[in-house]
Amino acid sequence: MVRRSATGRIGIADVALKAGVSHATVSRVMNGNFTVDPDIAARVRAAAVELKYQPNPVGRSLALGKTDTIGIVVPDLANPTFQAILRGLSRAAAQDGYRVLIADSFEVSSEEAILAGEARRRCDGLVLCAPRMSDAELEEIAPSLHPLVLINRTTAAPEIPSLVVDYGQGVQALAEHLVGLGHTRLAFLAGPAGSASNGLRLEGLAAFKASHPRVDVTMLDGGSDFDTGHEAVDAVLASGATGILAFNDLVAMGLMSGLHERGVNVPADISVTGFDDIPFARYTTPTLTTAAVPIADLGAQAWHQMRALIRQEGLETPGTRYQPRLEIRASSGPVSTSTSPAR
Amino acid sequence: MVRRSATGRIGIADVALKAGVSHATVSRVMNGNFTVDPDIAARVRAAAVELKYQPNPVGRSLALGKTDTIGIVVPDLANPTFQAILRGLSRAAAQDGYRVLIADSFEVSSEEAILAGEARRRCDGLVLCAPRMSDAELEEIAPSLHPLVLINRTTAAPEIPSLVVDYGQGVQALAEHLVGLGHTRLAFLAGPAGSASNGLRLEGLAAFKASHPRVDVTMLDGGSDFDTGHEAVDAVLASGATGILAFNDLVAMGLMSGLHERGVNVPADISVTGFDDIPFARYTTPTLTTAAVPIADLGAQAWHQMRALIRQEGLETPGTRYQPRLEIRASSGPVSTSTSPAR
DNA sequence: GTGAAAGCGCTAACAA
DNA sequence: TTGTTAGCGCTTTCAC
Repeated sequence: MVRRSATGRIGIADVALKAGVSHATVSRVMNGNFTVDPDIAARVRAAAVELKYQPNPVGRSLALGKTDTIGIVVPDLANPTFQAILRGLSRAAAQDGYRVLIADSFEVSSEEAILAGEARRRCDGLVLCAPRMSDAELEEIAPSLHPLVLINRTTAAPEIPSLVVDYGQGVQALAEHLVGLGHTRLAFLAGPAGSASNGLRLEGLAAFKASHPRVDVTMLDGGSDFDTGHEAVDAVLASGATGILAFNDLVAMGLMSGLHERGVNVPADISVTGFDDIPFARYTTPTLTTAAVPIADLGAQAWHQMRALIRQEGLETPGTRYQPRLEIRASSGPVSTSTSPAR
Repeated sequence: MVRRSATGRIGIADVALKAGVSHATVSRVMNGNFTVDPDIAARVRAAAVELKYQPNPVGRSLALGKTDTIGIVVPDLANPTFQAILRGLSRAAAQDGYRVLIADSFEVSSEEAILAGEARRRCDGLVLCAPRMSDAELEEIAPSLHPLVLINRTTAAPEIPSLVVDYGQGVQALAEHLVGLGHTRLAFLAGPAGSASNGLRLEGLAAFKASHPRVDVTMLDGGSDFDTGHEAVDAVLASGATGILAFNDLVAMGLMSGLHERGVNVPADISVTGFDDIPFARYTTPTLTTAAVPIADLGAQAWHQMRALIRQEGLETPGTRYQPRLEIRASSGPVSTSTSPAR
């Protein structure tokens, strides 16, 4: 029988025994240390293959002080935005031999800090998407989370890389687009209260209002998913707005679906815009006008920043601001001159 | 200065020193061992809090032989199906204090086995979604992956739980539905060649054909994403079929989008069905008729099976077969009697 | 009830 | 070039 170690799995000791060398030599061979005699190295390798030996990563991690794993905290794995970030991160990290541990906070903001700490301890670094966490709390836990990369958040600490999408600029561009089509009554279907990215959108909208005093912008409560949009139909119609800026593509899709059920034509009666440009946005009917965020890049960038931190290189650039690109499709059109849906 | 350990982080030794006790006692307190004198326990806890001590999970893992982490291998994190499984798994596992490590094989089937082994070694168990891996290879590596839960695959080994969706039954139900609407010329827009779930669909289709000799079923090559569907428009039109069974919802959406561009009306001219019932399926225009797979349940079930394996309980049930439920929406309708799109 | 010591599987400094 | 030894941070016997 070959199984020797307590765990029942093949360990370095088994290989050492079989090859007639010490653990240390096996370790050297497994790590490509060339100071080992070629013959012995070959013998060790043969033994390893025969026993199907694979080094235990936990033992390695303890000895090396690194896990080759990074963590990511997301508020909602059902959201295509975070799925895309996760995917981009995972792909880029995998290229450098790192794996990704996920922690879904399920939109429970009170859990985010604990979850982040937990995940961080098991990993070499953490990518944090915590839109609801208060600035104070973020500021407090950030140092203990280093290496840390922030998504859509910033802190006072300049050494923490932070990738933020310029939602304010994006929403302004969308509003300008609608105004260019003749709309003078807009409505913003807001995201979750307290969400950082919603805050950025509000700032953008404030700037927009300041420069367009004659345009009416109604604020409507909302959320971040399909249902939010679907349930907002009444409020949207009651607002009398002809151009609706939805918090994101999901909300826009829910809204369009609800409007369709009411017989309201998009964009003939009401124009709708989304945000993010999720893959589905180009397949809705009508196709969705939105602000495109290069979201897979964002995940990859998060890894590159993280890698720089882990390797203790100088930061490539401490903060990156992504400018959304206006993606004009079929859900927005000229304001209707004939039938106004509500007035 | 409190930092003592080599890694620079607060370790159990720091707390022991501060509380004036041994490492062992600190460990006992941290693990809720009640054989510790209450006064000493309190002193230890105070020291831990003051030093913000958090046990190092890697050290724990090595000592305990478990990581409280499970791995999941998915072929494509961009696919909503796997996203949903991941989410269900993550949520259920989190409830029991387990985390999830992801390994995306990016549809490179040759990587799946290595990736699976890698992931398994870092975790206490593995959930494997490897639709392309050959049966032989799966059979070969399965034992070394235990505890292992298979998704949409089975092995000869009865002790390996396997959650499989009955795609065959689902596709038959969809075909029956179309026939019930008067369609006699169907086409199946297949999934990736060699995909296990595609094989199940083909089996179902074969059974369907056997019982409906008068119905014509054209087989078309395909894939699993939007673009596949979009690019299949020509082939679909050329087939002369009036009822199209798309491999999944994504393909169906791509196809509907392509048909729309060609001025082909769904379902007036051609009926289209998908598979999976991803969240977006009810928001397409027209809404998509599909076979609903309780996919979040699948993730949760995968965890429950895994937990039973890890705890060495008897299996709840070694294999679970999910029966898709026909979800009739607006993309399928009576066969058109007037204008046939191609003939 | 508590501490000393061994051990989880590995790497690396140090000796030989 | 190789083996011995000492950790990495923790849990857990085993004495006291």
